[in-house]
Amino acid sequence: MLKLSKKADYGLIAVRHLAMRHLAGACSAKEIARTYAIPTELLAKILQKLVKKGLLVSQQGAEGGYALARDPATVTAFEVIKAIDGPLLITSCVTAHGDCSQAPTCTVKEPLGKVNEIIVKALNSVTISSLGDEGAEPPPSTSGLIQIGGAPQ
Amino acid sequence: MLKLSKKADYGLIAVRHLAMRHLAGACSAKEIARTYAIPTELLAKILQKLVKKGLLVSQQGAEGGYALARDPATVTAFEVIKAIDGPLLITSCVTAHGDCSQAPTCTVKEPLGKVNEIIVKALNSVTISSLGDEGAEPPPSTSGLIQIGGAPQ
DNA sequence: CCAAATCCGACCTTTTTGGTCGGAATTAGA
DNA sequence: TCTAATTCCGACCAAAAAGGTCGGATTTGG
Repeated sequence: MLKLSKKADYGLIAVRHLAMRHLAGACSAKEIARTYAIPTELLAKILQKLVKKGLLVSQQGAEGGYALARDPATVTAFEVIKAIDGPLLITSCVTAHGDCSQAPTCTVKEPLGKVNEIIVKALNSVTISSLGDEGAEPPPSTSGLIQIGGAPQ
Repeated sequence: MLKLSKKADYGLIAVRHLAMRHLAGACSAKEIARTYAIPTELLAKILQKLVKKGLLVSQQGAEGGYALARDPATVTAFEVIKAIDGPLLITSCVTAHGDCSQAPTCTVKEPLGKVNEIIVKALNSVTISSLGDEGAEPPPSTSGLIQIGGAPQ
């Protein structure tokens, strides 16, 4: 139905949480899970995936936990989603598999491919640091605008 | 995983098909289904939904079938998708339900709401008539561009 | 009347998703 | 060294959604 999975939601929430305390050291999965009422084990698995994809770093053992691997301003929502849910393909039959059963006649995917790119760009324009502070700081309209395609300068 | 349902795909394919023979009279579900190797009964149900939403008109009885209710240039991909899959909500917890279990602290939905709007606009900018002819006619770059937000004039 | 169609709802199957469990490896601190 | 807290990992299960099927009622042109 064209919506993000809960796992991706959870991932974004957690990553944002880590971004807000970026310089405060690591944070355990349990702590984050409790804060947002997310099933602990599930969140743990999600975070582990993000570690494997290089978005987070982890510290094992007591007093261990997770932390962002990079500056939050350089991490985009798309990276997080892709790491959790896999590549973003809007249609059921896009390149990379080639197993579209109605391939011979299916031409809708052509223009929808463009829509796909737009979505990716939109998600890529949302950085983790911009997931900001409880909406307390609505971004100024200029920087809040999400630029699609070539910058119209 | 953020992709369209097959039903929506089927719906778009069928609607496009009807658009291409817009002035040639009605077309039965069976015929369309055969053409694109889509399960007949499934496609029928999808088309019926589109009728109920006013996108198609139907003619019962022998020699009956479906036809577009409006000019294909005025029907957008988003309308078709919405008619089939329901309203497009990218996050699991957006307005209209208010049943976001982590609502108190979940702020990611704020910026993602913007992404949601972008997607809707993108899908709305794709008209059925633009789903064109087998890619035989790549649209000129100007009309092919999908405009998002205010036109950057 | 008959055949071809839409129409409609119930139902089933498969896939995906969300979530759980158990246990191994690691590590800081008492 | 022992212990508790933690990441790590795979297998497993349950619930939900999606995809697809079926039976039958209704309409309608020939």
